[in-house]
Amino acid sequence: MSDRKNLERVVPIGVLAEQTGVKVETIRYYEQVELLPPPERTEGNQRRYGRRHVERLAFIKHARDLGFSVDSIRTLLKLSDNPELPCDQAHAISVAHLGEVRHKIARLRSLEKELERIAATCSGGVSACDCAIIEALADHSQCAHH
Amino acid sequence: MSDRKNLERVVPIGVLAEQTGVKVETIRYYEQVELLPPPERTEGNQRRYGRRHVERLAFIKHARDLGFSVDSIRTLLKLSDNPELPCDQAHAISVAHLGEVRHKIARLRSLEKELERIAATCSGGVSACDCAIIEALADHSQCAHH
DNA sequence: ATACAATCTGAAGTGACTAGAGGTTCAAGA
DNA sequence: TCTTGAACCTCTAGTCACTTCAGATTGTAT
Repeated sequence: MSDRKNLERVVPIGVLAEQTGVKVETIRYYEQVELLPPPERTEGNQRRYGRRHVERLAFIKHARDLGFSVDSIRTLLKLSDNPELPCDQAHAISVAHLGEVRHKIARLRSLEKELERIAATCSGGVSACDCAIIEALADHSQCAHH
Repeated sequence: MSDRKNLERVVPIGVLAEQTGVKVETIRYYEQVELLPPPERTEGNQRRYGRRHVERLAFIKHARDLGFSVDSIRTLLKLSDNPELPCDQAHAISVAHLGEVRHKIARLRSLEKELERIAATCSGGVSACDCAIIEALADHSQCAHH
């Protein structure tokens, strides 16, 4: 039984960081804000993580990459820890987030258009422009969006 | 001449906020970080803004809406204040920013796709899912992006 | 004259980390 | 076994672009 503990690969924080692509400092931060439960420690007080931690951190990383807030992730994790709870909440969070993402995309597209226009008017020749970019930024009226 | 001062509509901070869509606190913050020059004050120490301030703040607002950092805006404003300086910098800033915007759009598109997939697997029925969203977030391998 | 909304300052809080100081522990080579 | 030196520890403070708050003062309409 103490064998089993040794068979599960138990890793220090640096290895966990490498495996998940989350920085060491960020891992400690996640522990501090109670996203990641405190792991076991060595005699010398160093963190040692098991497979559960790797999985949980991967979940967190993935969700953060998808743009979920730490707070949403906390809820999602609570749901995943207690499967008896209804998953309506998880669905609601995802759908809300999808809405936000779409909204952001739409806004960025129109910004892209405007930046293209602005950057094109002054194509970098030092002489000819004086200065279209600044004028464009000053003059909101040329701007196409809503 | 003191007439002229009265003819230019001189407005308190709340009105400036309303006219530009920038919050009162944010205006004071911009003054603090030297984006907006300190305006005149009344006897009782309240800020009174003129047309120049309205224009400058509109410039700042527009640039912020476009996602330029406060630091970039500081540079842009310096260029616009000193038209004798080459506008290469302004162009470089815009082009760099356009690159960033395009990158963000690309990332958000792939996130949108994934969120759609995730949200679709659990369409909100309380019973059938246990819970696809959480599984999807836990399992990075299903994820399509690089 | 009085009420009350708007304004003032300065400090602290937000989110999600990131960086640094100053000390301790672990693992590998001599 | 001893000794490096990389990795680890805690705690504090800094980042960005604001936002919020407390507590005091001012401007304006009745």
